[in-house]
Amino acid sequence: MLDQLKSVLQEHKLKATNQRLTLLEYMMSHDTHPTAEMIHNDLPDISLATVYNTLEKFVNAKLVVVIEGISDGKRHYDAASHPHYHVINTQTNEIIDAANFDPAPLIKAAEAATGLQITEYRIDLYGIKPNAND
Amino acid sequence: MLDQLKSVLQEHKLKATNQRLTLLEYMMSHDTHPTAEMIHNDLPDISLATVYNTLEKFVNAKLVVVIEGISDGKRHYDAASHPHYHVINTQTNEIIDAANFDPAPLIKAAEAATGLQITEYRIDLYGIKPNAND
DNA sequence: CCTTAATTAAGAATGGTTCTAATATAGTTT
DNA sequence: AAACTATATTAGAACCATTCTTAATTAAGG
Repeated sequence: MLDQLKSVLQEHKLKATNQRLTLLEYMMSHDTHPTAEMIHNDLPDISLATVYNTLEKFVNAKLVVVIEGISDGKRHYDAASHPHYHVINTQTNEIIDAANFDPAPLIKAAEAATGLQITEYRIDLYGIKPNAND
Repeated sequence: MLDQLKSVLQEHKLKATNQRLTLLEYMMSHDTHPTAEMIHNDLPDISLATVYNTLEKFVNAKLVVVIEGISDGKRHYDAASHPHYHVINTQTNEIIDAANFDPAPLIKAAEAATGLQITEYRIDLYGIKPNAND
């Protein structure tokens, strides 16, 4: 189980340090979409700089995805264990995972329109609670 | 033509100041996805603070959309004249508009999955030039 | 015109993120 | 298993895009 995490890191050519194992375990066991600061609060023995450095490595390795555009102005992070997109409740800033959308038609349309080869996508939807009184 | 811009602002309950007319005209005639700083460079008589304030008003009024997640770390802005999404060339940071995707199935799926009423969406795709030697 | 609430603007302040440079460690080699 | 080396970690400083402050200006309606 710890060996499994070690293998994941090695597959991505990342040195299996204690900090990275701890952070990977943390990300894979939380679906709370934390910020770097929230992670550092939960894991105070890992410096904030290392949280940022490691998250960047994880994002490059596609182990983690970034969620931007939340009205708190901070980046949120999410384990990229399965393809999915995010729905953000703009009244509460709650971030909800969703995975019931097939991106293939979107990607094909974009490749046809631009001539590029799509390597990554980000789909964020913003919504409100129906019948909510504002 | 200037009266048309004035009407647009008034429809959104925004005072038709010279700065806002100039900025709206600028946004609607440029498809260059500028940052606030780029706009201020092109329109130096409008203060940077006003560029930011006005863009925020325009975004709230859905006259302009924000493009985040570009690797230069800055927000880019785009006139929201028609529903569309963006494709970002990660090798050059070029931002390409695309409008050949119907978001209705995506929105329906998200509403079914979350129970929220979707009010806004952001779709950003990242790609590279095919056959490009890195 | 007058009034007033909203807007503009210059610069200061903020704060999330990145950088620096010194120390420690993982992974590999003898 | 000791030595080597490239990489990782860290505390704190620095950065800089964005937001805030506050005083002067202005649009819109009476």
